[in-house]
Amino acid sequence: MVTMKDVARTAGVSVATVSYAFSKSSKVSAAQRERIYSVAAELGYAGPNIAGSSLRSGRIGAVGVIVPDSPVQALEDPSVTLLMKGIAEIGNSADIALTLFPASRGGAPDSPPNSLVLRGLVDGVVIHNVPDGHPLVEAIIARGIPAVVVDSPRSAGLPFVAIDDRNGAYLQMDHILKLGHRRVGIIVDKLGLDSDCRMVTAEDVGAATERNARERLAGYFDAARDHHLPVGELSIVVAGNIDRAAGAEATRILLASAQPTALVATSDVHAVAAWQVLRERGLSVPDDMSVIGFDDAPVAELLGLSTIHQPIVEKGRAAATILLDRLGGGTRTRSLMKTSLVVRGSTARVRES
Amino acid sequence: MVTMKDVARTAGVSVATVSYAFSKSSKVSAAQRERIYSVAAELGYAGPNIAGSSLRSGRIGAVGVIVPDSPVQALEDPSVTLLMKGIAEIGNSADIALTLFPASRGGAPDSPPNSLVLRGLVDGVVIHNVPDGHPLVEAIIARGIPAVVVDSPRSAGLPFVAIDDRNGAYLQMDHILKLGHRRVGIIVDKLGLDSDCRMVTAEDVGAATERNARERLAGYFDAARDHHLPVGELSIVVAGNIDRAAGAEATRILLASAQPTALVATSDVHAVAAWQVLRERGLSVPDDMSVIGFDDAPVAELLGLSTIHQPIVEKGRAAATILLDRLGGGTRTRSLMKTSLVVRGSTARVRES
DNA sequence: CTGGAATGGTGAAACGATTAACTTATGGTG
DNA sequence: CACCATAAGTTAATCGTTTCACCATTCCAG
Repeated sequence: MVTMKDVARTAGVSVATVSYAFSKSSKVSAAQRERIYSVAAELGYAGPNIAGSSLRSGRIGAVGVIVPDSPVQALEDPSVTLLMKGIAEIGNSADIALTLFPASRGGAPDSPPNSLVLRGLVDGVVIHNVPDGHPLVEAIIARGIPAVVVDSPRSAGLPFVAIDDRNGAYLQMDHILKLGHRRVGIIVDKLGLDSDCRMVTAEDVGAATERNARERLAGYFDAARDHHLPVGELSIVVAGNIDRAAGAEATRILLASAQPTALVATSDVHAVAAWQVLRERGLSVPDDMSVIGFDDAPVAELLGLSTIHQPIVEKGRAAATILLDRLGGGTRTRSLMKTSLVVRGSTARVRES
Repeated sequence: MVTMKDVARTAGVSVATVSYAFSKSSKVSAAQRERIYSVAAELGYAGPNIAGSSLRSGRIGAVGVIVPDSPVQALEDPSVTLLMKGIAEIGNSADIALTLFPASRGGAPDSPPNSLVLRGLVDGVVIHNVPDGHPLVEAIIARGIPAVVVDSPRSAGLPFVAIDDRNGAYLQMDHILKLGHRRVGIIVDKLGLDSDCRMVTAEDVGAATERNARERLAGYFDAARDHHLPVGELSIVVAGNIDRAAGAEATRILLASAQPTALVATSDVHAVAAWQVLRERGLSVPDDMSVIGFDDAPVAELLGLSTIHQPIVEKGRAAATILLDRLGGGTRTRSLMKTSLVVRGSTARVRES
């Protein structure tokens, strides 16, 4: 391995000078810098070794994104990849790499408490959609690792980027109720730690620990009240994971225990899955059933799914910008994004029958 | 920051013992190990600092994936996220993080030659779909950084995971020709460095530097010959990037200069984009035009797109497995995957007219 | 001609962990 | 009972950079 020492010796200068040359300090003349670069190129020196540099300076040149569950699960969800896209965009232009972390690690279960994040593999993290009080998040706060939250958790003092979930959900339900629907089925994301698909009771709602789901249900209830629809008449089912299989399962449960004329989902992934199930059963959307999603993922436009738009890529950009600002000593704290209703072909006035 | 020294002092042992405890060496008794872990937990020590550990041991606990262009561009392509999913799956169970790198960096253009990969931010890399002779790949080979290639480039000596692209393309075109189509339009991925959309000439084909495109075109030509269709009668257009905008643009160019009855795309993303353009123009699939993609991305199943299936997640798993094996001193070298034709609703017998 | 910036450079002490080589108990065996 | 593996620890060198404190020129104002 070729090191700074080799470059220094060959160039006939001290190691310190080489270091200053690479850190673009004004302590070295332009001519000298050029000479050092050319010697480096000749020797095949790629620049300061990260481990050495990081050990001394405390900076490593990478930020992480912490996604719920395993990365395996997460990469299934378009809103995660879109968020990463936004983060990568900002990171890339600052020469900062993006590392993916699972909130729950998969390594040996008997291990001592360790996470690569806490051990300094990254300078800071974007935390996306992790439940309140998650131990990794607690540890990150305790260690003072720079972090920005997207969506949840809204933990003590961490800067965040989010939308008004309650309002977004309100828009969604309001649209459906304005179309005259009264028997509405809701497919909601995970409420807490367990992830099986089942009908949701009032107690479940009260006990929900996932902020996202809680807020959005609140938005649905707000809209129902405004339209004089008793909240108890809404049929709610929870889909364990954000993937099509869970969405399909949830839809089947919902259809088995209620006769909705409209389906409202907290994620486009679930809405799309529902649509597929309906198609399999010979039900047409929106004639037999209206379906509306949330997120406005690319697939929504493709299929003509009505949905609530949220600027996910921009959320990623904003989170990365705040994080980099913090790493540079800044103090930006938050950014709230707007949502809007996008009506496409999957919702229609309730059929008189 | 709490270090090993602090833990050692508090536990009343030497730093070496703490280190051995965390590296699970048998040099420390079980009881002692437990004691050390509990002291660590008490002090809030999360485990050996990555920078220090990596500096000494040379291992850092992360692998990278190098994607073409910017990560921004790449995350648009489902085959990239599926590949990452496979890699993450293997990496996660070995407690190894996954870092995303652009093949072309976005930092300051006047910088000295440096890439975080070459500077040791990761232990090894999976290189996906990068053109032959790319400088970063050359540098990785020169520095001897462990690497596994997925698809391309098939560089000197690097282990790889791939499919038989030529055969996959053959299956695709063979299907279309068997349905009686003779006027076939082809939408092909990038051929070389430039990325504008335009019709492709025979010279362009000869000059193509991207292996993927070259091989697949060869497969198309094989099939055409077997069906006694003069190769010159195929209309070929190149789509600059793997995103819907480029696919739509390519489709428009194709429709403007030829009257195909079938569209063959080297990516589902482009096939889907083509389908959308056709819909906008009031053409129905498959009645007015057959469309077939490649990859069998989730969206293909959703829309009922006929396509060539390739096991992308498994490719990721295989690549990660080979890489980890190499990091451990192994010598596994390659893995070839199978493709298969998946006929759904987007292809049909040519209409007699 | 002198004092003092400014400029360009060097020496050396950390940073936190790993690991080879060495030391000291502790049993077990002949 | 003497001897030697083995187990359990320790000491100290080392990994590649950064950066503080210092030193030597050069240059210019007074």
